[in-house]
Amino acid sequence: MSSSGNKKPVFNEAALADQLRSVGLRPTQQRMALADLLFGRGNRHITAEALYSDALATGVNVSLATVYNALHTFTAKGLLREITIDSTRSYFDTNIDEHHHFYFEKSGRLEDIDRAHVKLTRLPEAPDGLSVSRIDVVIRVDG
Amino acid sequence: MSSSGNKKPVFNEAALADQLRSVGLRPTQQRMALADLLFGRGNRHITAEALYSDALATGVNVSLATVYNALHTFTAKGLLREITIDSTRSYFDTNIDEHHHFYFEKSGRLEDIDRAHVKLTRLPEAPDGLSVSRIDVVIRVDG
DNA sequence: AAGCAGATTAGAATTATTCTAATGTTATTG
DNA sequence: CAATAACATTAGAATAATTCTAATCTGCTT
Ligand SMILES: [Mn+2]
Ligand SMILES: [Mn+2]
Ligand SMILES: [Zn+2]
Ligand SMILES: [Zn+2]
Repeated sequence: MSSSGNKKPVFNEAALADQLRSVGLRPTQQRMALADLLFGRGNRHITAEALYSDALATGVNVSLATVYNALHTFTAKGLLREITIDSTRSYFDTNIDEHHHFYFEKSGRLEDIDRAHVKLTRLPEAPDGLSVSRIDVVIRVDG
Repeated sequence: MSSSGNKKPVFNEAALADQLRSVGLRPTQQRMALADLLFGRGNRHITAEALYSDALATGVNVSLATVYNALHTFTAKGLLREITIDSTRSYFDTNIDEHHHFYFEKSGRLEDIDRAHVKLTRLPEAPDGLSVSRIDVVIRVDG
């Protein structure tokens, strides 16, 4: 066996735990394992089901419901961003900077587009005094 | 009772049937009723469940599965456009012109933004020789 | 007016997601 | 440094959303 595809944490535990505590979450075993899979190996666009598979593959004892709980909690705390492509494909994005996406319809893959590469002009005012919470741009590509 | 909220077709039957036949679909009772609810009363952003409720309210005999079938078939034929906001909210849009949306998070309502009001510049090339099939812009507003 | 091919429908099944009751953790108190 | 209370977390069970597939219908073709 080569060393690729290994299962060990990339971030150190203390740093991960601090990150969780800093947003008011307990660094439980399940969350630490999921946070490591999410944040310990570069930016990811991942589904709940895929993260669950990753967790099982690394031997973490966690239920799918807990994966959903963690993903939604992390999203609410601003550690993740949710991007819904269609009714069966909802991704959680570890890149929380303002940015946009290519969506490859055939493979189901998402790819980041830096915000500097998309300029939105003539944007209409939000009605009333309502404020814009987010702008999502998805460029669908047929490959 | 006033005359608002009535149930009668706005388009004439022959025109609706022709529209369906022109895209290769049989103008069945279920499709005619659904097409009338969709296209016979101005532009709509509607969920499958809401269209099903509308259909039941107008006394049409149709199952929810058939509503999904019709919505997806109409979308495949270019009569509708599907816009997914989050994993529990997928809308079918009777406005098939290229345009964008405001999404009101509190009410769950979508509102059209004319394409002329959003200018995208510096758009990155689609990778390889892949072509862009669609660009979706959703402006989320917290009201 | 059968017979056939393909289209359509809708009940059943599946998948995705959420709910809630049980369990675990931390803080407080005596 | 127990015991207890308050709150957070987990995950099995329930629900909601969507799709599958077998039965039915429709419109040719002979
Ligand atoms: Mn769902
Ligand atoms: Mn779903
Ligand atoms: Zn991204
Ligand atoms: Zn629209």
